[in-house]
Amino acid sequence: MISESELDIITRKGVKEIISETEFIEMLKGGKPLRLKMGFDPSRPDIHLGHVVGLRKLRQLQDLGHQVILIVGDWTAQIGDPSGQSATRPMLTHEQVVANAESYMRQFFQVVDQDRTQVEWQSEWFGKFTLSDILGLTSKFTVAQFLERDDFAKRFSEHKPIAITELLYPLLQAYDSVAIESDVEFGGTDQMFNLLVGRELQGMMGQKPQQCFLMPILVGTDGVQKMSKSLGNYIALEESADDMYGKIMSLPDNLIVPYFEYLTDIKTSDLDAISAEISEDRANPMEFKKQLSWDITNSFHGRESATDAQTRFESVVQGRNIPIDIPTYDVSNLLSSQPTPLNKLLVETGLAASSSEAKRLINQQAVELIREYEEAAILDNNQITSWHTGDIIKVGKRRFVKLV
RNA sequence: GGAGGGAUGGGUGAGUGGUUAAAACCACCAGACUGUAAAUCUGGCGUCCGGAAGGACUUCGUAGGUUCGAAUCCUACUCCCUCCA
Repeated sequence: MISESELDIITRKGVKEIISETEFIEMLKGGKPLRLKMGFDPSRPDIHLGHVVGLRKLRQLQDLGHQVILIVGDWTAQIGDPSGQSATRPMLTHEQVVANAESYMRQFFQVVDQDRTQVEWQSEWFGKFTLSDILGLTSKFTVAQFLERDDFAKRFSEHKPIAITELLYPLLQAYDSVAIESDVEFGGTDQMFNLLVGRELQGMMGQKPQQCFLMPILVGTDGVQKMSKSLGNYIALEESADDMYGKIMSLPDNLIVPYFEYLTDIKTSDLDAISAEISEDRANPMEFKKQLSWDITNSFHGRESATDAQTRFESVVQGRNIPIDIPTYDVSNLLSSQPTPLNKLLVETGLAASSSEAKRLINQQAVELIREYEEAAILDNNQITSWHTGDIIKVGKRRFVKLV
């Protein structure tokens, strides 16, 4: 039997909307294991924190005995998600799809319990689809219904193109629900339309309509737009502990509370306390952010790595110390030949992408030489005709290379 | 079937013969300030040579052409979009 507090966490924390909430709660209380549907697009195998919000939900429900059905969207991937004007995607070969799916699942099961997950490929049912199946499916809905979707409505009114295959996308996704007889489907709020079509289609085909579980959209590191790979404002699951910790630290303050809510197991009372302290200006938000960074890093990399990451962050970033393990560059072949100009050296060591860029950095006084027993010196183009092994060149705040 | 619009640097998008390596904005990089927060300010943002001044080269869908000179004009081609029917 599910307790009230568990129920509260499941239906409130990191949840935007449940359709229908009362039915969903009834089903949970019913005690029968539910089939939880989650689909993914194998053309984008990388999981970032934005996806984790939903994965954590799946996990919470699994821990209560429910079953996850993970759908590999090998057909819908060829259409491309209509949200955003993503250009036509290159068709992936079967091998690529398989490789991507494997990579996806490796990350997926860091959060979701593999033992309570069943993996299904769309091609299992769509592979056998015939034209009459497709006609049967398409005849169940009207164009007007689909133009209700705000993304389509917007593009239609702006005379922007809508590909016919894009209209098919929600249908295929909906049919997945029928194929696996899902009880609940999960997605971000931007998926609402697709999930609702599934609910409707199931009803038409004599199944119990699925519940739609909508998660909030996580804002990315820029603090404005939704976290997504194409916008480059994401924190990937497979990032190193240091990067993960550092990226979370660089989030705008107003994301501290939502990140705690969506991505950690923090208690509601603690969350309220943090929220109050920040809004009343009673504490330095940085301290909470450190806790947040540690918590999240811990959940993917473990205690030790999280603590190490924190220590390094405090030393390197806050203390402006030089990191211990920095990349090295073997300079022996340079020393013997002509003196290498500084800009060339920056390119050689990978600190700059081109010598033009290197010169810009030098002109902007972003390049520093750190040598033992000497004061760090900012370099200009005339300097450093000679260097020693053991010298460290620093570009910007956090790029270092040691000459060996 | 008919009419029209478009393809410009990572993105949006100006530019319709020379003053355009190409406006503006966003993103990005660096500096200042800081809590690697936000906000703000400053500088930068094709490549190569040069300490610099400066110079050279490549770039505006593809291929040709006109011209002293083309992102801008002409021709062909490719791709995309909208409207009317």
